[in-house]
Amino acid sequence: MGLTKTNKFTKEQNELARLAKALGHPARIAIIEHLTKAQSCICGDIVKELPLSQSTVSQHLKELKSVGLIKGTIEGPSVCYCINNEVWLVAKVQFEGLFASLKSAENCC
Amino acid sequence: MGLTKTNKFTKEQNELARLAKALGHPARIAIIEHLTKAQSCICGDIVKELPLSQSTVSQHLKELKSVGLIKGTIEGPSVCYCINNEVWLVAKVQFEGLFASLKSAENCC
DNA sequence: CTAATCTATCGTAATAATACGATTGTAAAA
DNA sequence: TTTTACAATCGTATTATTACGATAGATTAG
Repeated sequence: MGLTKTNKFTKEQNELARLAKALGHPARIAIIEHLTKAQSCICGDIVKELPLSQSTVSQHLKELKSVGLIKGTIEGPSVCYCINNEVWLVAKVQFEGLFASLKSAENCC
Repeated sequence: MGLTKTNKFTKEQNELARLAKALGHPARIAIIEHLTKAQSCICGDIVKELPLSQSTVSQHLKELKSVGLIKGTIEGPSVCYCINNEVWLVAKVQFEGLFASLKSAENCC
């Protein structure tokens, strides 16, 4: 099968899973870290920083863009990528909610 | 290829990606949500709650266990699953760190 | 216009993930 | 001991992911 049964879960569960999945690769973590820390966000710079080929980096950028965590705008001959603040905030809230929901009391096992 | 180049990234990036990846499926989000909210954590109850077969749920539990987010202890004929507080805290801190690192100032694009 | 540069996409190969039924392994109950 | 119940694992089919080289598209430079 190999096909996630998205329709069997809530919209919120799917959304959080989608965000988590997008962060589920070290290259994409590295991209996000770069974009949150550095001022520069030219695609070429990201490619230079990562130990992966240009096409592979482009693929990772596309995935992050597809979940909305980043956005890219054409800037002359190159593309400027940066964090999409709106979605970033939503992700932050959702993850915080997940982590906050644990009753820090004693576990049952 | 299809093989993540783990060795090219930092330990921290790989660890965070590993945690995110484990949360990157709605069934596993549902499991985590159940374990953080409910007191009961018997494997059978989780299976009943999820719209997936017993073997598939077992596989998801195994993945969550392999990254350390949950732990399971045998309790008579059944198994009691719960959040692993130590790893949970590490994950919480790591995600918070990622989300906190964004300079909320104006973006470049 | 042409050449150079930058990035996205295509094609493809290798590997991982998702899901289920069937089976196996444990532990309590009869 | 034998049955019953619960959960893990095996086998397998389908789909997704990761990665790269090659190519295409778009934009600036000459």
